Amino acid sequence: MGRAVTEPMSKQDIDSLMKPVVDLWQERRTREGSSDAVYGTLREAILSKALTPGPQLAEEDLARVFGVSRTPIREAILRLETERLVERSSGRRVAVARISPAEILEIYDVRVALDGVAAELATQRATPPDIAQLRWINEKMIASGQAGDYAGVSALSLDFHDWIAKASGNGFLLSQIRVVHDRVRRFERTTLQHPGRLGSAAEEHERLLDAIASGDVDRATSLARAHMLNAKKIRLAMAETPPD
Amino acid sequence: MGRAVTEPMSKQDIDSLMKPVVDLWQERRTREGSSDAVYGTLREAILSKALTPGPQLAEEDLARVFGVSRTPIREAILRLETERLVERSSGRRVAVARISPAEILEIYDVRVALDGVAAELATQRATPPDIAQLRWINEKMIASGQAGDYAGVSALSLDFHDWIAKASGNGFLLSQIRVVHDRVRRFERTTLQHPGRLGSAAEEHERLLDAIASGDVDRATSLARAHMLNAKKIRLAMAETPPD
DNA sequence: ACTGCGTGCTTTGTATACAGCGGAGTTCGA
DNA sequence: TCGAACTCCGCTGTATACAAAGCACGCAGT
Repeated sequence: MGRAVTEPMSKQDIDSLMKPVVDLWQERRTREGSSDAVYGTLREAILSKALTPGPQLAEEDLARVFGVSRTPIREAILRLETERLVERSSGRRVAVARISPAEILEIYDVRVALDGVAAELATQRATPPDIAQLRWINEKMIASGQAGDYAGVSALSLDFHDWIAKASGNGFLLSQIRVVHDRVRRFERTTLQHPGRLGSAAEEHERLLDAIASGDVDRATSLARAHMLNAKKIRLAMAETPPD
Repeated sequence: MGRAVTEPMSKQDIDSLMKPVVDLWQERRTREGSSDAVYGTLREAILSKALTPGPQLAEEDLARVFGVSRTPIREAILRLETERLVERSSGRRVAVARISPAEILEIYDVRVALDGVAAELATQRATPPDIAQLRWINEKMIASGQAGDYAGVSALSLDFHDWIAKASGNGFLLSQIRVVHDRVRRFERTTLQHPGRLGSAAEEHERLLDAIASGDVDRATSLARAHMLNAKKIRLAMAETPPD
């Protein structure tokens, strides 16, 4: 069942753990207020998996590491909690939120629905520059794959779908899709690491792009949905074979 | 163009405006911390339209009204801001967020997608008690309509769709749908106020229920989507005839 | 009369002090 | 030896004090 609820951690540990985080922070601090800067720094650290679930984050420790008082730290944590990026465990202690395997699968049902309607709307509203940008992103994704850069691959895949959401012209839909993407970024593994998936995903992207470019709304919608259903299938397969 | 950016407001005005809000507050305060209680109270006040966009909320005024220090007020506002229930206008002043007519329409595209997949999943997983509960909600909605209680009608309509989302068994989907419902609650008018809509909506609910009960996944999905598309059409029609 | 700058006030942002709650470890009793 | 209660410590929650930034108003100069 893993480790105990409270994980002991020396101040040394925290310092070394937060080291890369604090680097980004130094730069932000100049142009943003402390609270906003701490929030942005911690948020990006969690999304980029520099901070992972497990160790508990004590306000005073964070305050010391960032060199500010507890107040901006509290405000940052509160916002992160509202976004479910951190969660309060026992007591009132806070930790980076865990993502359950069940939730990972759940998210794909939502992605099928949202990316479907995004493709539908984007097909009606996408401009030639949108198409060109999407092609460029997809090609760059393939190139990153050939270079073995899987972090780049998954980022570009999300960029691809983010751009379709933008092209949909529906700001609310875009914001909802970004909530989903912020979850996906935190997954330990990517479906694109699965053998052969990068190739099939890139191909599906291309076919989707063709449908969008040709204005075929129904085909674009069903291809987008099928694309995400395939991703869900890969997830199910990956669940059988743990990362070891 | 409405009024100036800064709207003058005497302390008297704020007191009377917040009066009904503070009543709910008195009760919450006993069992929750100040910050949580203020957050919950303000949140419910905004969702129930007791607090509407326009007047600016100064931290010190709120602190005085609630009888706490600025700290819990700040924390509550920060959380509301993350949920986009309040927004910072010029300076750093905060006000209840406005909802644009364009966003209202945008939301229905998302509802079509999310309620579609919710119905799809619910059809596969709903239990007889779920069906019974849904029938009961729909009947109560009709009764409220006959009693002229339109606030009750729209609340029950949201309950209906919320219950389907719960029955889907997908917690992430449920949370996303609730984000949407929290927006819908803030709309000034309901599609169900539109002449004849309450009847057709109740009927659509019933047909959707039949499909869910009979396990017809495709039919349930398409009925749920059609239901929301109809709601969007009503919205478009309502946009032509302003509330005056 | 209008524009530009400067000054003062109001409001927000940050730090610090204090109170209260929960947990861990210890000690006493059976 | 095991269990239960108690005590102490650390952390969070709230209040308050202080710093800084924005806005409005007024004044002066053109």
